[in-house]
Amino acid sequence: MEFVNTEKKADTTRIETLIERFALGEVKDGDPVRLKGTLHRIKEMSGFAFVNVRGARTVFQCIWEEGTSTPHINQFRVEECVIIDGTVVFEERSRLGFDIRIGHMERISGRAEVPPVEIGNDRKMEKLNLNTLLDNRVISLRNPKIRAILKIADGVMYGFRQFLREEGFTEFVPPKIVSEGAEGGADMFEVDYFGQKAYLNQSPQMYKQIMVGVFQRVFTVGPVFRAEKYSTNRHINEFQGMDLEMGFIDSFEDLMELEARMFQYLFRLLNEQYAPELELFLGRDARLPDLTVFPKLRFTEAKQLFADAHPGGQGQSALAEPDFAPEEEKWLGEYFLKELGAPIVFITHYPSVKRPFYAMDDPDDPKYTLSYDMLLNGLEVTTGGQRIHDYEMQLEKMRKRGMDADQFEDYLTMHKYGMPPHGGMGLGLERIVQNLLGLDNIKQATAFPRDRDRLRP
RNA sequence: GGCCCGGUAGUUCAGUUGGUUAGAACGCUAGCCUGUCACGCUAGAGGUCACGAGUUCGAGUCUCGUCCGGGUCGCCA
Repeated sequence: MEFVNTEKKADTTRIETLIERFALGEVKDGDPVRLKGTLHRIKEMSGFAFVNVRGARTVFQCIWEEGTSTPHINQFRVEECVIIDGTVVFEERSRLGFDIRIGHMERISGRAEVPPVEIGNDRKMEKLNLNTLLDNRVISLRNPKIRAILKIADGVMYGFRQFLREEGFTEFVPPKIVSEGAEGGADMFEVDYFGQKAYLNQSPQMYKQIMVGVFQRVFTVGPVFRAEKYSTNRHINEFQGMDLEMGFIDSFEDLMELEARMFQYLFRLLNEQYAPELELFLGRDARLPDLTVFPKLRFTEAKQLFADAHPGGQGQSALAEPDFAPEEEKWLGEYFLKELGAPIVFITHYPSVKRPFYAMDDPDDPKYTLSYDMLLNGLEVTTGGQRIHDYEMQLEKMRKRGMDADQFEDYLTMHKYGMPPHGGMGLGLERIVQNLLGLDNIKQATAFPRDRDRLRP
């Protein structure tokens, strides 16, 4: 019998490791190196060639030389994976401060065909039509700028989880196949469940409230399904919901306070650990702003602010609507960015008619709820609020809405057996990423978007 | 789903009042070039003009239908 090795091998073939060691002065001119990567770009010159190789997070440059490097460079095509045995040569003309002179290069992938899109050229990739980009998603994701988007998404999920654990939250996993909708069944995907009708979950709402009765503070990250036939730049039919729910709150203000701190934490984490990716979008040495102030205003105040700034028909019709038009949200985002340098705005006390049955009405004015939306650069990325925790109150609100309480037996069971005052929020991962990086379409912010006409790849 | 706009080379696009063999750039192929990374230069290959029907002597171009896409609105994260 043999045993599995548990000793971690030194990973010396990663370019990122070599760059770190170069910065620390641990690499000497002329040092031999072995590196693994993917051929990103090959530019043949006279007697030599620039060979750009893509690592996990960086593209580095090697020099192939006629006569000294083997085999001939014309034996290779871009996107082929290679192992390079070469030499570090300090070189001021190189972006990293050093080149790697190729001694021998071995292909460890199969032969690659010519890609239909120019993976090695960021500007060309950016000019692609969204449809071409997505049709060729399998390889377009390899482009450094495109993969940076997904790296940022990784950072947002990482920050969300890390912050909440530090705040005493427990992560749990709700089911994705359910028998009833949390908020009505109109926009749910139906699935056949052993001959019985079931649905893909449109929200973890009920489950996270149930878990508040268990752990007090909980969160979950996972796919949420909406069967609406959307056609906008900010909707997809499967998105990653980042949901949390917190028990024993003193007021719904606690939720906004938590979220404000969460975004401070998140921005700091991205600036510290995801700088190379941010720079591809925000510019050289650019960082996300320090979040110091978080404007908070009531729904009616926000409406009035918009109406005052837009005298005439547009302002009047805005006042008449019980919700914000995308244009109004955009204007509010720009207004507070300009006036206070605040990219995040909290809008509170949404009208009760626009909020779900579990939303806690404001005892001072029951036409409005103890709820809020958070706008990031003028786009709604979070909806949150306090929930009804009293059984009788919840029954009463359902009755008023003409809902059949029998269909919500599981939901009401938790109230029946005692729930603390609680509330929570749901954040859309892709929307956050879309906004942080200024992407035109939310489909760019997820690896494999699902929309009305797209089920592949 | 409503309204508006679009579909031409692998990609991004141009294509005049309907008129000979449908163009450019990038990519690709073959060369040239010792510091390129949107390099540059020369030559070449590459097209069912989304699909179907119609009008016409003649359709990439005009009409209708179908399919697909983009923007916007509804709704939301």
